[in-house]
Amino acid sequence: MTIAEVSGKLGISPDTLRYYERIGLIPCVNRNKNGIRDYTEEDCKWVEFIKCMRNAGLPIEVLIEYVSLFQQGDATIEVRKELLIEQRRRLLSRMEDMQKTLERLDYKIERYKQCEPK
Amino acid sequence: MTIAEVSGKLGISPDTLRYYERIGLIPCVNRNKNGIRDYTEEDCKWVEFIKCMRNAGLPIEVLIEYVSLFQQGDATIEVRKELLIEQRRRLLSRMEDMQKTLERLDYKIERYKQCEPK
DNA sequence: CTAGCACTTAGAGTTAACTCAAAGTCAAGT
DNA sequence: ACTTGACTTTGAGTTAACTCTAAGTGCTAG
Repeated sequence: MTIAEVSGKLGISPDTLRYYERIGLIPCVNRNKNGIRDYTEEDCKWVEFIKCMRNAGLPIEVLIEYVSLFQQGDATIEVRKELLIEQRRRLLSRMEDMQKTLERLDYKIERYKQCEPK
Repeated sequence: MTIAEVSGKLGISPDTLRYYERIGLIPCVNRNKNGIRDYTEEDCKWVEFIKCMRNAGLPIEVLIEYVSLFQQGDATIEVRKELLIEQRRRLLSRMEDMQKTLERLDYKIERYKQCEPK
């Protein structure tokens, strides 16, 4: 798969895909004889995983660490698990904040609706 | 209330409080005869509201718009309501993304736990 | 053969949201 | 009177995460 195809499929710009690879956020992608990236299914899955995690606000720094640990093999399984658990904890906490804000917005919107019952 | 007190009470640095005021994210705070900020209860409520919205990821730009509309009086009630509804929609959508990510993390963590049953 | 296009790199530029620094004012304590 | 310390302003600096630019390479169509 070319970079343009991956970009289209996952909705991430080629610039961002190259950037992610450069900083180690996704493992290096193989190239054809002309030095052009050729994404495997495996590569796509990584990109998709990263996209999902970034969407939820996990910091790039942490994800780089995770990828790096992954590449170091089975010895890092425990650390990786702890990393994920910690990130899960933070994610949940952010979601709770957002839930509170959502309720507050609902309350405010309701009050605005009562203001102008058309 | 002094800026230091508000800062302590709401966990926002004085620098940030001044910054918020400068860019119009909170209405101007009154000063005493020496030009030093003296926050009213009303001011605190604004700061707290902004803090809550920022926590949930609402962009500063949008919140400035909201405050500005608020200061223009009752004529903007409808617009303000629409603004809040739109932000609510976005917030909910982000929360749904995060929910998916949370589930994905749970799945991965579960798999890691099976890897090393101690 | 050459014009165009899609890719490559390294590095510079952008945006949002703070955060800090420098220079100044004022009231209170010694 | 002088120093200390909390406040003030303006404007510059920082950080995260892209995003763009310039210069270069190499296949493909005319």
